[in-house]
Amino acid sequence: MAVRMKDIARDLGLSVVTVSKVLRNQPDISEGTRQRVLKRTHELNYQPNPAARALVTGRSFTIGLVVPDLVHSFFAEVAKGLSSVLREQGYRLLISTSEEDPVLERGEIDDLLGRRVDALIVASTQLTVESFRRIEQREMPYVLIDRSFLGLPANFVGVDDEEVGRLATEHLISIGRRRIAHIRGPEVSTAMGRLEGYRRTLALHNLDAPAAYVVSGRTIDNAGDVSGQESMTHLLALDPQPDAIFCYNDPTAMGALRAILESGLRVPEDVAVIGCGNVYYAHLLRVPLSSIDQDSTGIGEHAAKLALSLVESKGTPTRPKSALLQPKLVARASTLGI
Amino acid sequence: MAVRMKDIARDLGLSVVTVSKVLRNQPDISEGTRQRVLKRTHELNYQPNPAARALVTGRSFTIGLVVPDLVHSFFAEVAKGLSSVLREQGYRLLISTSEEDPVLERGEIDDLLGRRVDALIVASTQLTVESFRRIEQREMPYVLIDRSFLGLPANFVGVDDEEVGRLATEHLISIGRRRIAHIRGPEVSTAMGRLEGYRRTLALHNLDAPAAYVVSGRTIDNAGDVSGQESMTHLLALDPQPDAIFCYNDPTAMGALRAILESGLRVPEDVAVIGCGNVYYAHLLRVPLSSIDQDSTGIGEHAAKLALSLVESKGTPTRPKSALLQPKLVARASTLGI
DNA sequence: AATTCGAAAGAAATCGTTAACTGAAACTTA
DNA sequence: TAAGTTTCAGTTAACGATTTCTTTCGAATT
Repeated sequence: MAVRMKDIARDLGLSVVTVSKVLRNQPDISEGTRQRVLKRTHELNYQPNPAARALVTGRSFTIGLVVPDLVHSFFAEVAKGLSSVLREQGYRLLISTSEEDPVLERGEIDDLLGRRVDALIVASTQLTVESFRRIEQREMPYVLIDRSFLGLPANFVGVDDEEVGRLATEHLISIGRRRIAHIRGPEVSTAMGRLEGYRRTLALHNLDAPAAYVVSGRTIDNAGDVSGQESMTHLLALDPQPDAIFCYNDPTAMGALRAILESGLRVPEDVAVIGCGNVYYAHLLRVPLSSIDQDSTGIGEHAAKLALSLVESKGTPTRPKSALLQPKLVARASTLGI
Repeated sequence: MAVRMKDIARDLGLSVVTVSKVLRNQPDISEGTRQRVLKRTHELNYQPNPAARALVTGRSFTIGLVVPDLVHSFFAEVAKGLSSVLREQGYRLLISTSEEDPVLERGEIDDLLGRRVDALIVASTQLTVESFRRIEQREMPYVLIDRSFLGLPANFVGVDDEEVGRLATEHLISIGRRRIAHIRGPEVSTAMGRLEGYRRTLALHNLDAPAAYVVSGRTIDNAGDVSGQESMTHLLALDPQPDAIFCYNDPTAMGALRAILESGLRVPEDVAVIGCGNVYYAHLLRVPLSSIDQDSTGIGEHAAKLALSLVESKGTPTRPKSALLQPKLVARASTLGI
């Protein structure tokens, strides 16, 4: 069996409490005793039993993360940012994937609630806020990432999606495009914000896009390349044909890219393409893809810090905080040529 | 506070033990009592405290996973396979990344050991087996994935790497190539196996590759695109120039692809390229990349099952098991053209 | 009618740690 | 020197389950 505090106490003729105090750096222990305990602790390679500790303190030093899909590199990068910050503070990440399925997601959240993680970080695929009410009922601190919900005053870390739309559209205008179309995403905050940014920027420049220039892919995130291809084929059939396309995310943009190339047109000469997400292999694509970087790792890091601060101040209810990171344009061949 | 068994017991005038028995489906409970307990359990939405349970049973229903890099989609896919199987059995995954750093990896393993996970699954970046001795000392069941270690009789799930090398090389030969080079990986089992498969297949066909046709990238896994580009540039300067290249992994192959295209040569007409890993965006690259599929999800699923069986049979020491999955060729434009 | 048995429920101990007191000795302070 | 403070360590009681061992009671057996 593993070494327990009891063993150390016995060996040194002390009580368990004294050992516990040393290990928690309590002040009421003499330097001599402290050293003896520390020495024995190392000799035996003692490691505290987290279950016992969690039972009495109510804290598990574990934080739950729910993402739609780990294979989507955006979320993998968020997870990376999260765990690098959490690790420093002695916390671990318990990761669940919802497979883009709201029902599954709810199950995963329930399970994590049951496991008494110290906080929950969720990139939600929900359309309603019900799950979050449940989390609140249990008084579990939680942070939403990527997607927020209108009318749900929750802690949130994400990117300024309207700015995403603005940056992308502004860039396309700056390279001389005037017939700018948009493949939009589902009815969630990210897609809505980007659409809004796109519309406002066009308006600002007195550019008018026909309603048909905004199409919505029928599927979700990672399968975006299929939907992107379909949507783009649709757009190419329009008259006048768009000379630029801003896609909701990179997978969608890849699909669009493919549709354009397969129809015999050139990128960016005939149609310029820009995506969003700046997935790390974007520069290796058939035509290196321009994209809006969402600082996924930064989102993770911010979310981690926010979650930790919530854990620390548990009990004292704080006003929900939102952190909106600024997106950055990454221009590559799909808009610039060469 | 959360609902405890004590609350249910009090409400029904029963003892805690009785409630516990019902919830664990013990037989010595009358049907009437069982129903009453179940009813109240649902009403109160009771969820057992995992810390308390873990403390007394010694099991946490948590399995530790250590991978070099979650953003590398190979490992993300493995993680996906793992968690889908584990979830069904009520287990969760505690994920750590070693960032390709052996020292960090050791720390992560120690931490997970300290957390008393039920089993450990490790895709190791170690060069020595010391960490694994430590795991064995604690009698923690563990499964290695992807990479194995010569002389370490451990549970292992991975792909038949020699077969990977064989498949790739055989394919290049089958499309008529004779000057086949190889960009190899580091001194670990996967790279060694693939190299061996490459060599044997050439020998089998009486093809002789000059020693200079095997170059080793200087960096690791995910940064492979940089190293692949360098290595390929090197190879292209040789006389005679290779007409095909088998790369240790897909990131490396992407780098090689780039080097070839940038030097003005065509893929596959001048140089055919094949990688390994079949990352999910391989088909979206500048030239869709041929690759050897390692069934990453399958590796995860197998590893999960193996780990669970070890947990079940803890105590009865079993002979270490190895599962070698069969790789599959996925031919695309980088070897076939169009 | 005494004995045995089985079913159903409960009592007590335990897991390893922390929280909240308590106590004894040494040291001040007046 | 008596009373009050510190300093250091220990006692006791949780935390919320499970495990092991009893107890109770009624039915079956002899």
